[in-house]
Amino acid sequence: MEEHCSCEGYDFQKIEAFWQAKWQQHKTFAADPITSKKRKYYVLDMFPYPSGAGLHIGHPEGYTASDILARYKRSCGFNVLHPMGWDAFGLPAEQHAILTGQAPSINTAHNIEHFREQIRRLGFAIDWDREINTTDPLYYRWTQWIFLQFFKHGLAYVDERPVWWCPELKSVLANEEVISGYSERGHHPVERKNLRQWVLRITAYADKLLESLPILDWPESTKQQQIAWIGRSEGTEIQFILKDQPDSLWVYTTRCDTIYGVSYLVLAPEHPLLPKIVPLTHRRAVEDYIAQTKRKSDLERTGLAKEKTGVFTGTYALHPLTHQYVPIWIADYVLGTYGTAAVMAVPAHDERDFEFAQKFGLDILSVIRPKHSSGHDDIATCIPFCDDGVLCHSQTFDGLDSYQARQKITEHLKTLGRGKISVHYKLHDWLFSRQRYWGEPIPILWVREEDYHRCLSLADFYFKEFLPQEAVTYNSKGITWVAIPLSSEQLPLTLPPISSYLPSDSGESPLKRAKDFCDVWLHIRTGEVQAHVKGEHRDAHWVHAHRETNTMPQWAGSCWYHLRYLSPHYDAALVDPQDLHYWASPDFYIGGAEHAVLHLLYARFWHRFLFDIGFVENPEPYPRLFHQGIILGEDGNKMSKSRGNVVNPDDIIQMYGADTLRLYEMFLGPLEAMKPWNTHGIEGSFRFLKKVWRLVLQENGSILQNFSEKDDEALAVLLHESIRKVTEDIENLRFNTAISQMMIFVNEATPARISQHSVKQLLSLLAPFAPHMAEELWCRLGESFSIVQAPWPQADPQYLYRDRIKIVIMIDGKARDEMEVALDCSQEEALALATSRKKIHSFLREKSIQRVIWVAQKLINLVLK
RNA sequence: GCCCUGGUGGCGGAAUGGUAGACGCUGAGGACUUAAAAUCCUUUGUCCGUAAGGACGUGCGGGUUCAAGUCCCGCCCUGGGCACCA
Repeated sequence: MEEHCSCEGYDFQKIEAFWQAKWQQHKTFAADPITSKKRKYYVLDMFPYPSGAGLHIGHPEGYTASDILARYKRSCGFNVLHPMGWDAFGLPAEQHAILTGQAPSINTAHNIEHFREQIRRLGFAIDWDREINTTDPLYYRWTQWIFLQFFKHGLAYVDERPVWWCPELKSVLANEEVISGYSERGHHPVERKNLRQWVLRITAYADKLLESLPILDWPESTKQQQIAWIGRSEGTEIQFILKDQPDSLWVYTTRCDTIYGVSYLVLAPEHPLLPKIVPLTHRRAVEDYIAQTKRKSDLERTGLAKEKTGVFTGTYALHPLTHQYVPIWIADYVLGTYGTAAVMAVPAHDERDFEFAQKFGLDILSVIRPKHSSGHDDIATCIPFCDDGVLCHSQTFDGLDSYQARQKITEHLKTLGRGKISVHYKLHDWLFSRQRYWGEPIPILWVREEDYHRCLSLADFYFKEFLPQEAVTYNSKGITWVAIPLSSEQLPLTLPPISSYLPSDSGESPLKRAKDFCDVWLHIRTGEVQAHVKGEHRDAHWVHAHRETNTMPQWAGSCWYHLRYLSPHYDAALVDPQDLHYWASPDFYIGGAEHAVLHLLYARFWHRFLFDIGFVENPEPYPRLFHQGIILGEDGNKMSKSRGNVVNPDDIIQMYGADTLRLYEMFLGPLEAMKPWNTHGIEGSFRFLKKVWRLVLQENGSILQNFSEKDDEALAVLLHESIRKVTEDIENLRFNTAISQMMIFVNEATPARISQHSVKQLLSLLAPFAPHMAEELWCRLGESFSIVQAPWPQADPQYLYRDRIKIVIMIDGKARDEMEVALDCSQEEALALATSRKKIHSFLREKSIQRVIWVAQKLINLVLK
């Protein structure tokens, strides 16, 4: 094989193809074995969903950033792991299958080919031997295994619950996939529907996920989003006894200091007690209202036109402290899914209650006044007053401030047996099943209750491994079915081929169509599963079972992929403990901010769970996270087909090469910033690379002969300043200023002023950004393959030191002149020098110096009278 | 409404409280060329001035400081997230 590419000019296509082939052939970027004495560095990208559209211009941004870091750390002597894979389950592939009838696996494989080739052509330093694919049964075997761990520990359960159902997609969607009444993908309207679902008990981890947030090196905005999403709120639950009825109502409030201002209670239309407590006289109105609410789309109910609606239930409750009766209403501004689905309404101190009370003519009792006033005028003018303040009209609690009052009143209610401290979260348990084909099958069988009990009575039933303490069951047509897990030897449970990928109109999974997959015989002793068992073999241990046909949501595979990269071929566990011990957590994780609460919260949950059950060593999966910004279209808008402002990376590579594309995307601006693409701008990066090329080679492609023996002194200083700056900037992910520093150096460097050795140092600095060109010129200068194995250049302090330095002379804080002084120049010397200068002298003619500010090595500022 | 970002030339952006506008793009002028491409040189915040030089200038209004794009207070606007969560 050739040492380098044999083109004369900068033929980037030839050069890039040449080096990509060479890297692949030599496995240049394979991580060293874990026996390596080097320190490790694990760089992780959020792996892509291989869509049919191929790579968009945003992908190379994050990938180039992580690649620069990977290559830089490698040069610094680290054992670097930089893997890539595919998050390949998901709806688009399924919809493609519905349209074409082709199995999603075929289309997915095809898309992956395309993605891999596109990524390869960007020249990333990836260890391709570790490529993973969430749809590979050898991968999802472990996704299923983790699910069974959740099941075993009581964190996976089934529940008949209202879910978001999208008739257009014929699919159930998670809360997070619904945006103000429409599906996130496709923007179709959604409605509520009751379906049996698998749910993961993420709420059990709410506090853990909250508590470890502060120690993470993450963008502050993402932490804030997670805090808001979890939505922890501390307050009081208060019991209200109903008038003339045995039942009582619990309400939840964070403002129990306002309890003397309660003038009515409000229940959510979904409140379970409603059918019991509404008297006949009001039943009709209440039922009508409930029906009305159900018909409302979520957009109508929570949308911007929030006109309050509601009806009186005809029932009253006893105020626990004033002992007066307050009316109970229902209104859809109280949510059925939060708190106790019931609130105490305090119109004087809550905007929503105020609006409602005004509309329906309910009492407004003011019991809090602003801290720094006592006049009645204030109270009248600032209602509703929703801040903390001082209590009034609150019997023995008058005069207390809100904070103290909350504690005292809660305490008082507790002694009366009418209240308790309570914590609620906005976070709901994670709806974990989808009625789809293209996802991980949930590895559960359903058997009749009596068969389940027969199993348990055996000494050695097969599914002990994942047996939960409490059975998971559901009821259908009078039969109780019990969930029993597969064993780990039975994993992976692979997707069966099916004839049509369309879900049924009732919303059941297309897997239902695979009869041999769904209806099976199970041997309760061995766990053997067969579609058909011949009569003569059918002993008493064979029972009928049906498989769970729901599949997991797309987020499942990405919850633990950071672990699988460490030992992608290991088959005794999800990760080899030795690999895990060596590589530990990613040292750097980069991806888009759009995953701030979905992927990043789910992955933290799974990882924390794996930590709790002893399978990983660190409680948090991603100690250091970074979001690259979005690259906008040239018009400053988000790139989109409809706007026609999409830039295709393939076209850019064709015209300028991958090195230029990489360099330009990094030069555009700060990595985290949102920045518009500019077609003219890329010329600058291209010109810079051509300049570097000409710094080494003549027009005919031979090496320049007139390199200086030694660097020009000023250029040597600039080189070492550049080494220092580029190194520092890479460490701080400030790639745009690192590039501009290299430009400054190259603008100054001419063959006559620079030594070959210094050119090579420059190439080392450039290598992480434009690896193909750096590699090519490196080898043409007679160095051996590969430049990534050359050590990172070190800035020589000898060149960074200067004995004379430029300082600024200011008059009244304005720069007027500058001069060169000795490094150790004193204030007196500087003052003498400054005042002797003609220009400064003219300022001193009419005024005298009142004060001198001396900042050593920087400036002298003369303040005049 | 609440939480989080950001606001600097014609454009993308740069500036540990210390010469605002580095670097790149664009524009203008020039060199090379029969011509073009490529390359190179000069210039490019606004205003006054022939020039030297001066005044103004980092969303708006105040403040702290010898000195503010940077720190503090108030406001306006862009982008992102949440949104009747009691």
